Amino acid sequence: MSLHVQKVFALADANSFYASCETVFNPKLTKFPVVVLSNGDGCVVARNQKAKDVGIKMGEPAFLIKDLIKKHKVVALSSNYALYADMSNRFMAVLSSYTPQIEVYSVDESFLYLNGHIGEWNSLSEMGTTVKKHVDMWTGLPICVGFSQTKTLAKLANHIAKKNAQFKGVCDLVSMDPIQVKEIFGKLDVSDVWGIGRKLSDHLRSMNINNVQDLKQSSPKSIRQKFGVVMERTIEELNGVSCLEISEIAPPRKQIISSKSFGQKVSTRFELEQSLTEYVTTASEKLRGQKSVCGAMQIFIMTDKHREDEPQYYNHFNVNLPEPTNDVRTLTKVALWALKRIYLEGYQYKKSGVVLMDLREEGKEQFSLFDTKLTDEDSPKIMQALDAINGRFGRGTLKLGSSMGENRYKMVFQKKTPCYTTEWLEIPAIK
DNA sequence: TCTGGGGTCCTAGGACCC
DNA sequence: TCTGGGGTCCTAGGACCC
Repeated sequence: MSLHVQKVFALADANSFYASCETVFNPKLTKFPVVVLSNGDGCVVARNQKAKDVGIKMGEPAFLIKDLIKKHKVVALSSNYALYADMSNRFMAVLSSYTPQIEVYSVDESFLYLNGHIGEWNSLSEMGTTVKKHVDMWTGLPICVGFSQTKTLAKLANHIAKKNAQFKGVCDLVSMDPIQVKEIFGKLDVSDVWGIGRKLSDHLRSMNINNVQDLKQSSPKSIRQKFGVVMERTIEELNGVSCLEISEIAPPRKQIISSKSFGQKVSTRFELEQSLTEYVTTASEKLRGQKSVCGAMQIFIMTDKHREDEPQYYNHFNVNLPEPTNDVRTLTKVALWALKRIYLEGYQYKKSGVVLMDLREEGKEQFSLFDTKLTDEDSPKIMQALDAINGRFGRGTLKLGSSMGENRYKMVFQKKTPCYTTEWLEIPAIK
């Protein structure tokens, strides 16, 4: 007998992913509470069940839990992202053998889309259990699997499987008795729903929407008015109406960030230059990796905002590049030039970073028609020409931009997609 | 000095996710 | 002394156009 399902999403998610990866390679860790610390050992980014049990919270600064670490013999490890990436790939490879329609949502979780008949399984639970065993055999990672008709519900099912031992890591909301579903949803906090974070759950609670069942039963229309379209979709999804599709192919990034806190505070421009050079290299590698070029770049520098006793300074500088590029030398040059504009002596800098923006596919660059100073008399003529061209070839074919404070205009023409022009901005005066 | 309506583009900020 | 590093989407509002 084979099971027929209309439209089912599964969410497979590794438990305490980073901590579990470490444990696979050092099984002795099983006996101890384990936490994995962020880059520079700043704060906790993963913890195993034992560490959760002794009260260590996600994202907590390492220095705040020193006592807990000592008291409970917690093993604190520096993160090893290369290892986690490798384990992630193996995990996803196993999942891919169950359906071609898989969306790798993050390093430790994937959505699977199951449509029509799903092979030799008698139930989704049976399938989930098989997947779990299979992943364990090939990677050693413990996982949980949730099934339901929408992505939001599958997420919730996974959450239920994780929190309730009696499910043994697999929760199928599709075949669950509706009365039981209602009972469980009534006990789950509204903030357990995917997309409902702290602020929104506070707001919902003030409206007496406290648990998942409350949210599920609230009116999508009135919720939309107060909270917008995103939460409206969440409610639809909670009621089994699928609004979010699987995206099998990861779309190229729309922005690429590379930034880091310094282990030790730095104050000289030279040190900031060194860090930014490194970040530009990292970010532009990613950029070339997805075959994109960037049209704009931002750099930022900041002092330690946690130190209220020290003078604070934050500034960033946006540069719209004259030509879109992914060339590391060009980008480095621009970054260092921009740094000169915002760097101030006499501050203890804690963090810096680079953001590549306005990303587009390589080979779809734009062509500048001219880049010159225009008089006020030219302007109406230009506008006329602009309208004529756009009227004939379609809106957005040609755009006009100007830079502030100067009579300098640039017209940009692009073959395929609309774009905007380059613009050089003066940053506000520094206090 | 006060005055309109509709549309687009762009930015900043706020919320969320892992 | 020591507090992560990535990302996404939506919305409101301003500038500017006709």
